[in-house]
Amino acid sequence: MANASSSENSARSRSAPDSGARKDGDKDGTPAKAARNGGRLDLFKFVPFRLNRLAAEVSSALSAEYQARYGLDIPEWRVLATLGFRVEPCSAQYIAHCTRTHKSTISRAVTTLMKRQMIERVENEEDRREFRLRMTGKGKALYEELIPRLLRREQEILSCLSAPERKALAALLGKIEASLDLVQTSAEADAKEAY
Amino acid sequence: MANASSSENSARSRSAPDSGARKDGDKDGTPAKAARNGGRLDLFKFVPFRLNRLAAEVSSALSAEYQARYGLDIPEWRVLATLGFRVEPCSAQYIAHCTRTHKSTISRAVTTLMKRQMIERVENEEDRREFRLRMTGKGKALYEELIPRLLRREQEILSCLSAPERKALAALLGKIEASLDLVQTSAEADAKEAY
DNA sequence: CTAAATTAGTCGCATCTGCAACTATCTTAA
DNA sequence: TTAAGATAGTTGCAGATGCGACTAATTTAG
Repeated sequence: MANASSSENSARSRSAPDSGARKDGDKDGTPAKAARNGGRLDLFKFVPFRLNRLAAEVSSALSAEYQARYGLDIPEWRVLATLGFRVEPCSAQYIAHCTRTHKSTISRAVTTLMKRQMIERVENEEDRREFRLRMTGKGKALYEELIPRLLRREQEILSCLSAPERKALAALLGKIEASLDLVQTSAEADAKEAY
Repeated sequence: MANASSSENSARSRSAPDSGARKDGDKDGTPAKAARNGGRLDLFKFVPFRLNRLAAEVSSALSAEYQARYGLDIPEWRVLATLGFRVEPCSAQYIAHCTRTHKSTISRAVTTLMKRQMIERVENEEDRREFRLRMTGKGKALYEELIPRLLRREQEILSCLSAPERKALAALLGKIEASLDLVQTSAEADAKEAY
């Protein structure tokens, strides 16, 4: 996976009349503009594509930890992450909402995690439609073991950036998230659920 | 800038047994560190999660253009984008490689696009295993119509950033891509194939 | 109080996509 | 030359996931 077969590749004489384009002086100019190139579009400079590819790559780098090692998939990991960060047990709906994952996906993750006895659910007396979810001891143990590994991976991935750069990245992501209404801060999330 | 999601956080009036967590003074600090919170992890500050969510959101914003409007899915769009940017026809393998998409996915996209007569393929005399792909007139027309829409969308999404910020974002993404060996610039791509 | 609208959660269905096997072709080495 | 190993592309299969319908419970309107 993603080993990037750097090797080989056609040593075949190719024409390549050299797309006269590109190289219009921007080595790195502001996106959108850089991506355009005389009516064409350079995927490698197109931010949506770059985000997709980067996210996929980073995910796959992390999955080695939670998937191969602990048999968790992304939705399951999100459930644990949410339960682990919050102190109070919370509903599946809440997890779906704040991780922006479809409720059916969360539902299935919850089912799996319950079967594996990583989490348990208790009826909510006040509203018998929903259940409060919380990690079991076993789940917590896994969580505690997993977190440092994931953070280490994140560190590795970001190790190519200086501290100020990492900070800048966080700020930029934050801005875009905000403008897309993705800001689902812990505080807001609580406000939504806290009584 | 710096406003980032300066808001919220820890304004939680929740029980929060608070595990005596050391508040390491980060209000926005460098990721990885910010994401940790005394043994816990705040998903909303965890870069891999943020990238995933952001990429998904951006993709879905763009899909309104190529999917709803032109009936293209992401792999199909990637094929067109690659063919449209390059001048010379290229192989499916090449597209798969430089967009980092699985070859079976590209194969299916190619099949679909051929059925819709957006692209066509010609045998390669030098190597009869592969085919050269290129857009048809119809495909080019669609491409020409689609590109400006997508670039406009990208602009909209990035409109929350100033020009220098956009530039900074591009640079940061570039650094991470480079460290993950994701740098597949057009130049390199050409180099790989040309001869 | 009753009925309509809303919400939590589950599940069947369809789609998407990675994997791996398979064919055909090309390359390398004996 | 021939055989083993790579490579391009296709396809069956299975897992993952979004959608929408469904049940059960709650809230709101009349």
